[in-house]
Amino acid sequence: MTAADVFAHPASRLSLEVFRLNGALIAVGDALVAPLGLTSARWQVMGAVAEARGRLPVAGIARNMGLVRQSVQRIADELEAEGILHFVANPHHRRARLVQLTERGAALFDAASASWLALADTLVAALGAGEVDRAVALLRAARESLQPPDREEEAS
Amino acid sequence: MTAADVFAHPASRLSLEVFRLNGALIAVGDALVAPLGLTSARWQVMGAVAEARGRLPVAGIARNMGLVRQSVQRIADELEAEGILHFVANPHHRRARLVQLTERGAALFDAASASWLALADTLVAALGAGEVDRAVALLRAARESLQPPDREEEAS
DNA sequence: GTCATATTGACCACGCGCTGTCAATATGTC
DNA sequence: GACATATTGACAGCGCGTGGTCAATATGAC
Repeated sequence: MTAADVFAHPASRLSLEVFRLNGALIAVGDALVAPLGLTSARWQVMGAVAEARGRLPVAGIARNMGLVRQSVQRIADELEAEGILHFVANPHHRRARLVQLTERGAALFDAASASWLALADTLVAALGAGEVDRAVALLRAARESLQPPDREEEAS
Repeated sequence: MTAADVFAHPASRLSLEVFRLNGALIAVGDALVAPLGLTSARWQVMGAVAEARGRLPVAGIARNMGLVRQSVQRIADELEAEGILHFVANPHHRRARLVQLTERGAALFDAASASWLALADTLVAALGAGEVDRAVALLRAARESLQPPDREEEAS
């Protein structure tokens, strides 16, 4: 296979489609939560905080999201300034305070979730739940195949 | 369905997996072309220029990539400064010069393509070509379902 | 306790995408 | 030709992700 065929390779087409869908999802997410004064990235951080049930510090949230600490830290600081989340003392670690949604943050996240679930339902209805699950499994397998199995190294 | 189930929704899991794979692909791409002095984004622009066979200006390349003009323009300017591509007169439009790879640019792109194809082959071998095609079709259907069918509006 | 190591938060710089705006150029209508 | 409209390139600003570095704090080996 020569370089000229690079565009036709199944892996190339998968990659390009992942890039496009990634962009489309962020655009849809931004539009969805803009009325709430949020962005796609802030919404995602709020989701990770909600999922952790307030039992993780910023670094733990970042690990769950597959991002580096610094990215989440900046957004978390902004969300704290807006009263959407707050940091509480961590009995196990003096510096690594736990991140929790405030009442206002939880209400915002619930509102965002409601909007998203409406769209998510129509999306799955159009695509078929079984096909979606199958694609999720393949995407995960692709990612695990790309990521050298264990890599938790610190950026520094 | 309540907001608490938002994480379990098939569309949510698909979205998160797309985000993760998108990040993994960019990371792999960066690592792949770093020895050539490239980045994932520059490599992608070079690919779009190669695919257009030097018959499109920056705005056309951007449309093909699903990005806005300005993003591609900045990278194209940098690639021109490094002698990887150059702008040639467009007989049909005085301002919109056509973008073409230089000899050096074409050689770099061939080298990057060779590296990628080796990885792409192992990836498809591990996942199964049929499954990959099936996933590509679903991702495209998901994107088309998310994007209001015709939207070419200019940012301004 | 002492030590090396790992983790965390803090700051800074940068890459890459977006939007907004402007002038220059093409295009279509009259 | 005159005009409105669309397209393109240029420039500026911002959001979000990354990496690098530092000090503070936990953890484990001895």
